[in-house]
This record gives sequence, structure tokens and C-alpha cells, in this order.
Amino acid sequence: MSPKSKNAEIERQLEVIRSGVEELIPEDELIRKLERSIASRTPLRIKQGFDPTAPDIHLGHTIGLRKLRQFQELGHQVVLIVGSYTALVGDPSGRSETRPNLTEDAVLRNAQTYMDQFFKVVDKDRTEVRWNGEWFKTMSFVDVLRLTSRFTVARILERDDFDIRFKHGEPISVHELLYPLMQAYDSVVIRADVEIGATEQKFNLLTGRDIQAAYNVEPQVILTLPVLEGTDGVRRMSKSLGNYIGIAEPPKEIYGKVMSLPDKLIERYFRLVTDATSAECDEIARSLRQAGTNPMTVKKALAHRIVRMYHGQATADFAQSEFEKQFSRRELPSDLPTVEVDAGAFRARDLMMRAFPNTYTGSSAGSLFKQGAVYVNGERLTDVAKEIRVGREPGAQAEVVIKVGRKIVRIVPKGAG
RNA sequence: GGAGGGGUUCCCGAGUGGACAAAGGGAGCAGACUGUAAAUCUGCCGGCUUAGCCUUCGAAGGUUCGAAUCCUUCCCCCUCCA
Repeated sequence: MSPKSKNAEIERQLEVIRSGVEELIPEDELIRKLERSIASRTPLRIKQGFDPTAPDIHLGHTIGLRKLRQFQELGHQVVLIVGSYTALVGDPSGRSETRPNLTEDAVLRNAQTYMDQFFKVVDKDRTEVRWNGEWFKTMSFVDVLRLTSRFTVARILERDDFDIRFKHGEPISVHELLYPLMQAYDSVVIRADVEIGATEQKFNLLTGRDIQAAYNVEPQVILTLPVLEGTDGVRRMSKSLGNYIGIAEPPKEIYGKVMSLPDKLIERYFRLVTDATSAECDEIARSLRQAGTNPMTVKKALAHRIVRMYHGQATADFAQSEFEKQFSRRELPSDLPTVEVDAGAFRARDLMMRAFPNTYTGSSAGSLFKQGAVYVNGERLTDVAKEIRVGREPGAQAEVVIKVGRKIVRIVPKGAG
């Protein structure tokens, strides 16, 4: 390759790599790595780790996954670390308390679920999967001492998560201090060239550089990505906060959750979690600012696009038409979930609780009745004790549609299909 | 090891013998309004077979007609000193 075209190639790659990135540290090292990679036709090793704790991948994670995908499309090698051992500690990043430990079984199951979803975005053929138990399992205590002696407590405590917990008088277990070192050691073993993570991961990522240097491995370049706000519009998207949109969720659910986002996040979501080009995003931003644009229309396009990315065009069309049917025109959805019950007479509240198993307690169900949240066959019902006969014989109902808030279910007698 | 402070319902946080299923705020849920947006207003917000009953204030015992509140022991967290 001529020097000129080589530079052009570096520029091309840099532009892709930089897009949507919060920080790239240090950029000149990345350029050197790219130069070498191109000259020697050796792909860079791009590391991403995950702890198999909460397996569902949500839109917030996809920011990183899409970046990995971009690296793959530039010809680089993704190395996915399954943090089977780090999971035993729990990442203190963005956490205010110690995480519970997991059983080995749960770790295996979670990892599988995670990877099934991971490879919806990242190309499996260009990914090397490594479990960090591979090297931690056989580490001797001397090895641990060697690793821990490379770092000081002060440096670990300087990170915000620990600092805040410390100042607030919240407990920090000693083993939690090891987390950044373990993650860093992964980078040593797999000789990572680049590690990516959300901004809150910055400390862990940087530690990787120091520890690699201490083990005479060329330090990785770190690349941080923005943290996505969840459906509440404020807090970071996370499963435990219940404000997440999972990519494995049913399409209608994804569509609906996107529609419930605050308007101010529309542009950000387009930029961070869709495949829209930046020119498209600029155009969307412009139209949002235009008087007369109903943000809802733009948001529908967003919801459609996100569903399409994970479930295809036809499903996205369907999700959209269902949404319009159900919420714009207030009609029943065409694929009502169905619950079968034994034929017989029920008190309204009991029937409602059967319609939504494990959702309500008797009291909470009762108060929903009182508040007028319960509709039976389209009629608001406030009497918890109202008798409803379900069955095929005259005087009974072969189908009862119960709606509570946004949830809706069809009840049929057993055997009726 | 010593001295002191503290552990209340999902979270924060009031509550020092009865009016306490426990103030207030937040989160959540529901209703009105709407665009499954925001803002606002209203209601619910431990459980149950709901005019009543049961369980809860770190744990276990005890005092008392009666305990989140008093006593004892234990567990845990924090601060300062060593």
C-alpha cells in the first residue's frame, strides 16, 4: 500500500472509530496501532467484557455493541470476555452497594442468554470469546499478590464510585477493590489493543493500561461511549431501575416503550441507538425544532426504526399498526394475549388477578378497581365482587376482555381455544 | 483493642411507651387531561377472606394492660484514636 493510500485508510478508519465516541485516550497511540495494523495486515484486538449477572441486553448496551460492529467492519478482531470470575465480585461502577454473588450455574445460563443477544449486533464469525475463569481459575495466591502490588489503594479509592460510597459511610468490601485489577488483567492476557466501555467504565479501562504496562504488554487505547438515559428520561438505562428497553423484548413492547420516552430524548436515541447516518440525524433534529412538527410523529419513526433493526421490516410495520390501532384509535389489539380459566363463576377481582398472574396482590387489585382502572368488556367496573360467569352455556361469557391500565388480556374457558 | 454515632416500610427520612401500618419527600401504580410525551390536578402505595384481622421498625429474648420507642444479649455499618 502506498504511503498516501495508507494515510487515507487511517483517516477513513479514524473517522468511523471516532463517531459517537465520548473520549478516545490517547488518540496518537491509536493512530500508531492502526498504522501497524494496516502495514502488517493484522487486525487490532478490540476488547469488550461483560459480567453474566443480568443477562438481558438493552438499548444502552447496544451503543457499545454497535461500535464493536464498526470495528469488525473495518477488519478488526473483537474479543469478548465473559466475566465469569469478575461476576463473582460485581462491578462497583455506578453502583452504590455491593452486588450479590452468583452461583456458577446462573453464570453459565446468563452468559448464554447474553451471547444470544450480543450476536444480534456483533458478527459472531469475527469474535473471539474468552471466559476469564480460564486464567483466574489457575492463579495462585502469589500471582494475586503480584497483581495487587502493582496498584495502590489511593488510586483505587480515587474513583468516584468508591469515593462516594466511602464518604457516605457505605460499606466497601475488600474484594470489590480487586474488580478493576481483574478487568485490567484480562487486557494483559488477551493483549487488547483497544477496550471500549461506557463513560462510567473509564477508570477500569484506564487501569487496564497501567497493568498492561506493568506486565510489559503494550497498553490498550481506551474508548468511552455515552451512557443512555432510560425510559424515565433521567437515570441511566438499567434493568434494575426498570427503565430499560431490551432488544429481546417483544416488538410491540419495544415500540410502546420507545413511544413512552420523553420527547427530549428523540434526537439522542436516533443518534445513539439507531443506524441512522449523522446526516439523517441532523435532518431529524431540524424537523423536531420546526414549529408545526408533532414530536409524536418523529417518535413513531424512531420506534419503528428500532424495532426494524432487531425484528425486521414486516414486524416493525406490524408493531406500528398495532400501536395506532390500540392507542390512537383505542381499539383492541389483534393479538390479544389469552388466558384460559376453568368455566364457572368468578368474582371480578379474582378473575382480574387470574388474567394477570403474579402481578397484583389482592389489595392492590382492589384499589385499582376502586380507582376505576379496570375495564371488563369495555365497561369500567368498580365492584370487586361483581360476579362474572365464564363458560359456554347460556348466560355465561365465552370471552371476557379485561383491561387494567395499559395491560389487556382475553379470558376464555378452558378447552375453547 | 479504646471512645463515640447509627441500623425505621422500594429509597431518603420523621418518629423516645398508647391517637403507629408508622409524618414528609422521592420512586412506583392508577384516574382526569393528552400524543403510552411533558406539565398539572386527584387517588392508591405491607398483606388478607378488607366496618375487621394478620405481619412489619437489624435479630433474639424480656419489662408492661400496651413497645419502633424501655431493658438484656447478639449481628451489622460508620467516625475518631491505636
